[in-house]
Amino acid sequence: MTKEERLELAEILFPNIKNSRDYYENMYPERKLAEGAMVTRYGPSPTGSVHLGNLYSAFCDMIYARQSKGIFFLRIEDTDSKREVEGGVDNIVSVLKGFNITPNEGYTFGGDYGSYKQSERVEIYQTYVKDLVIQGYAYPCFMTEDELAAIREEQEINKVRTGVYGIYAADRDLSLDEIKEKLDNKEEYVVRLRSDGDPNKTIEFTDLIKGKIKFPENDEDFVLLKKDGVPTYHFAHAIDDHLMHTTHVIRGDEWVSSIPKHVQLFKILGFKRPEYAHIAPITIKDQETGAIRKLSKRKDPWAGAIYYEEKGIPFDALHLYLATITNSNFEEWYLQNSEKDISEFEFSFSKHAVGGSSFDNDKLTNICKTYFSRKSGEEVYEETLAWAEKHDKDYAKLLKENSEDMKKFLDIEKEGPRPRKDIGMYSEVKEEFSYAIDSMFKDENYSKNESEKEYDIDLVLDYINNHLDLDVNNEEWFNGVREFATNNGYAASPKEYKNNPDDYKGHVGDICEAIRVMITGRLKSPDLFSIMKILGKDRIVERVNLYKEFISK
RNA sequence: GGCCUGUUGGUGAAGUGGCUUAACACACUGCCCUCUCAAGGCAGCAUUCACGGAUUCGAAUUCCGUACAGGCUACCA
Repeated sequence: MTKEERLELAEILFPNIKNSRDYYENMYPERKLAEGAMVTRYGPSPTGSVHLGNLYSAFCDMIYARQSKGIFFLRIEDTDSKREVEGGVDNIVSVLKGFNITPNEGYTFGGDYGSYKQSERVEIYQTYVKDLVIQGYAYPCFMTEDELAAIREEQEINKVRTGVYGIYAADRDLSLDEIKEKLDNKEEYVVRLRSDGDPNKTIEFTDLIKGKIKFPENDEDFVLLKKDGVPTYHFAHAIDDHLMHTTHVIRGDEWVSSIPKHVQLFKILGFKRPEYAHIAPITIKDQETGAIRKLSKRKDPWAGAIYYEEKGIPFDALHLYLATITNSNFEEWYLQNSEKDISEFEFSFSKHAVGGSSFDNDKLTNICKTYFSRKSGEEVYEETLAWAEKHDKDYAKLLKENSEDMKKFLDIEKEGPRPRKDIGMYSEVKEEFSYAIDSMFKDENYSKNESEKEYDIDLVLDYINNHLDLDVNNEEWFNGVREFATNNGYAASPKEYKNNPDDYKGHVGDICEAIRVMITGRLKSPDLFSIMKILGKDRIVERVNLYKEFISK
C-alpha cells in the first residue's frame, strides 16, 4: 500500500478522529518532579470483588511512590465491558480507601492526566492507532472467530506456535480495494499491529525484581483495537503509561510474557519505556492436595479484601503484613524499629521475593496481636467501636453504654514492656471480653467454661464479704488471698500442694479459679484482681449469686 | 506443544563463590517463671539448600540436563 492509500484508509477507518498525536502530547506534558521520583499506578479491572493480591499490588505502588516523593495514581482499566461487574468501580475505590491505600491522583482522586478511566479515553487510543495505520504499522483484520480457530487448530496439528503471525496473518497485506469491499459488506474487523519483529532475534530485558530475561522478539500481529473500537490491555498500557508519564510499572508477573509486545509497542510508538517490576502472586499451599496455588476466593476466606473488613483486621496491621511480604528484610527492621512508621523503611525492588510468597495466616495473626498489644485500652475501644458501628450495631450500642468500664477492661496488663496479646481482630473483642458488660454477662452461660469442678460458693462469698479489700495493690491482694487460703485448709502455693496433696483441700490457685469462674464465666482471664477492681464489690457479689442460681438449676 | 519464571526446615524466608557447623521471624515441642491465660526466659527443631552431572582448591550460590510447580500462548485483564 502506498502512503496515499494508507492515508485514505486511516480516514475511512477513523473519520471522527480529528486530533493529532501532538494534541495529546501537549495536553499531558512531562511531570515536574524531583530527581528519582517514581510515578506508579494501580490499574485494576472492575471485574469482581477486590482480592488480597490487588491490595498487595496497590500497596507496592503506594510505598514506592511515597518513599521517592513521587505520584501514585489509580487508573480504572475497564476495556472489557463483557466482564465488567456492576458496582465494581465504586467497590475498588471504597476498598482502597477502607484500607488506607490512597492514591495521590486518579479516578475519583483528581489530577491533570485524566481521564483515569480507560473507557473514557477511546478517542485518544484511536488517535494513535490512526497514526499507526498511516505509518503502516497497523491494519484492519477481518478474520472471524471461526477462521482464527481454524488456523489455531492447523498450527496445533503442525506443532508450530499458535497465533496470528507471518503467513497466518491473512489480512495483513489486503489491498485498499479489498478492504473497502469488506467494509462495504459490513464485515466486522479488529485493528492489528503489523509486527516487524523477528522471532529469531533475541531481546534482553531487565526487570527490576526478576533481573535479566531474554525473549525472542514478538512477531505476532496482536490486536490493538477490538471490534468495538476499544483497545486491548497492551495498547492501552502503552498509551496511558506514556501519556500519564508512569516511570515504574509495578504489576503481577502474569505480564512478563507480554514484555516482547510491550517493548515493541513502545519502540514503534516512539515512547520512552518505563521501568518494569513484576511482582509474584501471593500463593498458598492447598490443604488437601499440598499443591502451591494462587489464593482462591472460594477456598480461602482471607483471599478477599472483604474478609479483613468483616473480621476487623486493622489496616495498619495488614500494611505491616504486606510490607513483610514485599521486602524480605522488612520484618527484621520492624523488630528493631517497632515505634517507627512503615514509611521510614526503605523498600527496594531487589528485596522482593522472585518466586511467589505464600500466605502465612499465623504470621498475620501474630502481627495483629502485636498491633493490638501496643494500643491502649482507650485506643482499642475507639477502634473497636468504629468497627462495630459498621459490622455489629448491637454491640456498638453496648460498647457505648459501657464505655468507661470497657476502656478499663481493655487496658488491663497493657502497661510495661510485655503487654497482653490476646486480641487479633476487632471481632474478637466481643467474645474475649464478654464478662466486661453486665447485660451480656447475665446472658452468659456458665456451662460454657470447660470446668466441671464443683466450687465452694460459700467459701468464695465468705472471702469476698469478709476479706476482700479492693484498695490495695496487686501483691498485697494476693498475699491476702494466700492467707485466706491457708486459714481454710488450702496450700499457699501449687508447689506445696503438689508435695503433700493429702494435707490440703487444694491450693490458693483453686480459690482464684473459683472466683474467676464465678465473676467472668471462664477458666482463663486477664489479671483477676484488676477485673475485680473494675467490677467493684457489689457487682462481684451479684455475679457470685448469679452463679449460685445457675448451679442450683 | 512452544516461550518465560521459580524450587532453601512445619511456614515466611536470609543468603549474589570461602565470614554458613544455613541468619531472622512465625508456628511447634520441652523446661523455667506463675493464681489461670497471655506475655517473658532458656533449650530443641534443615549435617543440608528438588534431583543428576559439570566448572572450581572450594558451590545453596556459576553452567548444563531432568523432575516438579506457576505464568503466558484471547477481539481477558
